[in-house]
Amino acid sequence: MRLLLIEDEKELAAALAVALAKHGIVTDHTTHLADAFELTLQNDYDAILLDRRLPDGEGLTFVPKLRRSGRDTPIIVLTARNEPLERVEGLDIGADDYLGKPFLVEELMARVRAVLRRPTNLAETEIVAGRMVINPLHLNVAIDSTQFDLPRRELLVLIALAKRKNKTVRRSTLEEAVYNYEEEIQSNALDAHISRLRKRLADAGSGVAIHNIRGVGYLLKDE
Amino acid sequence: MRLLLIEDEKELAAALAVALAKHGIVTDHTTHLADAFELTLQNDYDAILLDRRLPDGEGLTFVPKLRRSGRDTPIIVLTARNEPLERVEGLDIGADDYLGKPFLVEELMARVRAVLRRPTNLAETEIVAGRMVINPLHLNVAIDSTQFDLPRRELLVLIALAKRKNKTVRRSTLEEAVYNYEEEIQSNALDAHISRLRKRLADAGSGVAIHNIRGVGYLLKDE
DNA sequence: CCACGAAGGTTGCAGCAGCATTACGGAAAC
DNA sequence: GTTTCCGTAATGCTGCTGCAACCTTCGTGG
Repeated sequence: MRLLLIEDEKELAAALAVALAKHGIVTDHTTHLADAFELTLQNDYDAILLDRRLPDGEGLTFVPKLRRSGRDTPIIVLTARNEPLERVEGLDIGADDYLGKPFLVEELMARVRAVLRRPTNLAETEIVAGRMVINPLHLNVAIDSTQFDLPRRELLVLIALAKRKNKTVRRSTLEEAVYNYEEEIQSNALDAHISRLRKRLADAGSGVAIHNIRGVGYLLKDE
Repeated sequence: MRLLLIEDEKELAAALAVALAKHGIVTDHTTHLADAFELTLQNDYDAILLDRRLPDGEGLTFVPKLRRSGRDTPIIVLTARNEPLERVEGLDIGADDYLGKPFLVEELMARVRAVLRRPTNLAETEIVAGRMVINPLHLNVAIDSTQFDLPRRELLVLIALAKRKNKTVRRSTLEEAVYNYEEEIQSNALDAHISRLRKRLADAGSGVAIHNIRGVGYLLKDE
């Protein structure tokens, strides 16, 4: 596990690094925002600890910058200012948590763990395909982290395909995924759903395509 | 928020359920350990309140059973025996807290909150959505830092949606968040709540909107 | 290499499932 | 006693969905 610590008080930073090391966490440290961004490009951090008051500006400005660059690394904001309104400010802008100084290292650790647990757990249930993130458990689909709505039947088809991404899914498997045994299906309804789903995926620039394997079934692939 | 109460004294159980309901907590109740385990399989509880002395055995035996099944739902043990030694017994075995009868409901609530705060998400204590700040633990909602009061059921719906802000929440999930299994729901009560909640959110200029995902559920988004 | 049949693709349409809204009355809270 | 909450049911509406008709692509055998 590797954290980036952006903090200009060197004593605090050093103490934190030691404390985190005891929890088996590797910490990179910088005092300036400019360097911080560089570092995020070169390394893949599990989380970022961010001070607000920094020599080269307000720490919060870093959050949208990182987000715009396409990364969703969890960010925990550290600060002396702990007013409710400022909390909101931080969270609103896309930070994941907020911790007012002074704090106990144990409390920080708890928050780091909490913030890390989130994506890991999600990773177990979420499928990435093209620019899409598909969550079969919650039945939702996002493209570039904005919600992508689909009609229920098309959604079920997509999920069934995504679960076996890059592998052929038999036609009969799809039918079972979309219809229960009570609902008999007398026409090419499934084909129609595939067709409509393809159109929507293309229009939305999803980055995936549904291929047909003649006589067998379908297959979802990155474009 | 949803609790499982395992307690054989029915009057106490009923009184507790009412008291917890006032705090916006949905309570499922059972008197036997055997049923309790079943219920934990079928539902996802935020915490479990467990009596020690039960008709079909020592309540504590339930703790390792649940843990072995892979769940870490917080358990608070309730009991008349409040000897320090017995506390240790309970905690040792994997319970999270211990409360000797008689107790004040307020004390119980404080412990429930504490136990919920611990495991996962400190970050979840406050959710920002539009101009609202929602605190699921304390069940309050503020718009521009002034208190925004909602009827209980609507509040529960809002919180369930807010916890998964920008993501679809299944209709069934919402129903579970608002009703316990005894309260059967024979009509479109949930729809009615959604409708009324929408109106209130709009009138108050909350800055959020509830969208419907046909066939799946609902979704809370910034406007 | 062409023709032909089968599998798959596309699209308009009608019916209906699912949702939104609102009024009403009983119940609970104040 | 008044007000608010809540479940129910009636009403209206939207757009999903199954169907069918028609078109395109694929693969095989002559």
